[in-house]
Amino acid sequence: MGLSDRALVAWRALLEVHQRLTADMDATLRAEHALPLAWYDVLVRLTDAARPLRMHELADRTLFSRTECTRIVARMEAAGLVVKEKDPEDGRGVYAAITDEGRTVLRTAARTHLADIERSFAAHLNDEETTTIAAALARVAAAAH
Amino acid sequence: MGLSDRALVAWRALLEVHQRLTADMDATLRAEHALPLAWYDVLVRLTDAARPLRMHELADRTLFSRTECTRIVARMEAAGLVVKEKDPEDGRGVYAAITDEGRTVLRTAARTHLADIERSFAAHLNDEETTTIAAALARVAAAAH
DNA sequence: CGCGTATTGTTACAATTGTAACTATCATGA
DNA sequence: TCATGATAGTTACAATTGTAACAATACGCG
Repeated sequence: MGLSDRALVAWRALLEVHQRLTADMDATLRAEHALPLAWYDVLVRLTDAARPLRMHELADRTLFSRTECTRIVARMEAAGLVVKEKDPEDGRGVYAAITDEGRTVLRTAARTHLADIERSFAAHLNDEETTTIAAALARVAAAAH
Repeated sequence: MGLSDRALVAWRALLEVHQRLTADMDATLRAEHALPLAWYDVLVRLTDAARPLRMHELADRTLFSRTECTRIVARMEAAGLVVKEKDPEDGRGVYAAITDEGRTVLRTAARTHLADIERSFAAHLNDEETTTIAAALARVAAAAH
């Protein structure tokens, strides 16, 4: 059961796509909204959750470690996009909550970023390819836990 | 011409697959061969080229900047995996050449790494999915230049 | 030729990151 | 209750990285 050449091509293409597109998207978000892609992701997760999230929940839902979450949230708080709140029921716990400004920034930045994803990624795929990639990569990701 | 939900799912799955798999593969190569994934990639490119490569060629063929190539090659030279050679025809130019030890390390590490790609990635895809992903992502990557 | 410009690769410095400790709090069970 | 261990989040320190400037060489046009 060796690794096929085609599978290796697929893997290398994935690496290249990731590298180039995330670099471009991060640069665009920073240039147009002073918003690193990592911050955008945090805002999306907090909005999706529709409630403040504990730091470890945020770490689980993003691709960041707890240490990274501590640092990202600290900087985002300094920028006014989120606030930290102590959990009244667990003295160790800290919540990160999106602010009104965070919501405003996300709403604006999302237009840019979703357009980026469309232009750089989705526009080059037909419906069948999109469906296949979504299903197949979700399976790979699920197996990686 | 909005971004479809499925395309967004595909993009997020790609991000997650990349993050989890590269982290795992890098850890495995370091643990078993004391070889960072970045070094592995350099060795592969030099072997594929079948000749020494100028630093800027190496940067073009990998996903690293010139500055990163300078640093990676310096460390790999200290580890004995490559050597740097001045270009006799261009006083500015420097070649990176793989050493015998580099070839030996690559041959050994490749077994580990290709098995990793098979187990973590390829094993979860059928032939049709693999073909689709390879073709589609290659197209996306090509458009990103 | 000779001057200005472009390219190559490196490096200084600041900023960022990873790793491993560390503090504080909670949960469990004798 | 109180010892023991687990969990949450943070932080110190070292290592890594990005950015912009740098030296050296090549190129191109008058």
